[in-house]
Amino acid sequence: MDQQVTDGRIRRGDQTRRVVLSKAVDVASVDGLDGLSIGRLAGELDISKSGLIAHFGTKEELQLATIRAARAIFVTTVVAPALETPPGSKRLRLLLEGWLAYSSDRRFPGGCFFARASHEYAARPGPIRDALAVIDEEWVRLIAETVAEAQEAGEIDPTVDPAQLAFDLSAFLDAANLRSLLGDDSVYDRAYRSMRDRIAAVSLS
Amino acid sequence: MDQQVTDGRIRRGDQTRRVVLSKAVDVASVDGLDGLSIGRLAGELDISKSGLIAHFGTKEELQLATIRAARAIFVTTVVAPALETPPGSKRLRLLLEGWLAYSSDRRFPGGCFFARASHEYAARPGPIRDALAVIDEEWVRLIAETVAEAQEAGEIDPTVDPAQLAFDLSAFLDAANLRSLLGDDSVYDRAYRSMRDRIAAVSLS
DNA sequence: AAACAATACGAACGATCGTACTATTTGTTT
DNA sequence: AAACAAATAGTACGATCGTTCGTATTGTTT
Repeated sequence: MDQQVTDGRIRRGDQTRRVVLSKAVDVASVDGLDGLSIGRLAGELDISKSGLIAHFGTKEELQLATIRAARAIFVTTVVAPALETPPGSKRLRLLLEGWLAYSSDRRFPGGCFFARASHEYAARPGPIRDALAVIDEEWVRLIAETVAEAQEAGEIDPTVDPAQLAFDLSAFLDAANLRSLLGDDSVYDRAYRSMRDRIAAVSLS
Repeated sequence: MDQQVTDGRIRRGDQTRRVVLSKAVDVASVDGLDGLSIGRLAGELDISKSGLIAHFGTKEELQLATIRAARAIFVTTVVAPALETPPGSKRLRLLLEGWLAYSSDRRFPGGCFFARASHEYAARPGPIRDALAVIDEEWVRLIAETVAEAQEAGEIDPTVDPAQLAFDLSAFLDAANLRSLLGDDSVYDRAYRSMRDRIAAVSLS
């Protein structure tokens, strides 16, 4: 029963998986999910290629596991803190500012993991693209729902289309992430200003 | 003198370069500049690896030439048609709508070449990233300058920061490009609406 | 026709890729 | 202590990578 928890063999395996995936998300955020070579990963972690891939089966399974690991980090870093605040415009603000920090603080060394990976696989059908499309859709929908909650709280003009506003706001975030990586140091201020003005224009209170 | 123009040997080489780069931009827009393997390219074009790479020297030179070729296509497809209209808000509209068509018509099979390539190399220092950063900066600046011209023409509120507006507009474009590739069919309408509303809010006439 | 120049080809190089298979080590159960 | 199970390692495979070298082909010049 609870041997699942205490079995040292499985614990050892779980620990290895965590270490591998922790390195994998960092590598992939810079060099992409294709740049995730098994040999390189094994070399950097000083473990054997065969021992590493045995945890995942195939490279594609490793890539999918890396996406899931990145999603968990994103939820912990950006989503969960915002959800601690009750629904409304304050939660919306926390969500957006949390994302800007997640990008500018380089939680992943290559900036937003999903911006990197989504562009890499957007035009390549398959399970990896599908997984990334779902996560992107989840993210935009979370913003839209948070907008809708702020409308219900009477803080945002109820005639505004939440999906449209969510599109704009997420677009500002992604643009800041990319252009920051390309060397534009002022772009996070730009994005913050655009978000603030865009929200202020539809705010009631 | 004009043997440069008529020399059949050089013309043959130029033709080969054009064929190679025409295929290279398409391949790279889907599989990235890293996915541009010399062997694959040679195989698809039915020429020899050695004959192909002889035109460029190294793979990195091939990648840089591919970026230049994509830039030329972009200028022809998006920029040049807009520049046929005199400066002002109409030119701005043509520029933005031209970009949306460039993306939605899949001028490159993988959507916007530069969105794909920029995200691929944004976190990887070197000449490729530098070239892409310059092109991105040129594009955003072109939008900003066009905005400024519309201000001088009295069509847009002169108190608006052109760079800030250009940031917003380019962000809408990039978001539409990515999410369209990820399967969202409504996103070009979304982007068009956001651009129209954003511009309308600062328009004078 | 002969000499020359540019392009294209074919073969091979060392390196790395993902994967499969067989030990070996580590931890648990009886 | 013996039997078992899971994780890890070692080795090798065919394929592909970018690059180099020598040669053949194609076009121009004299």
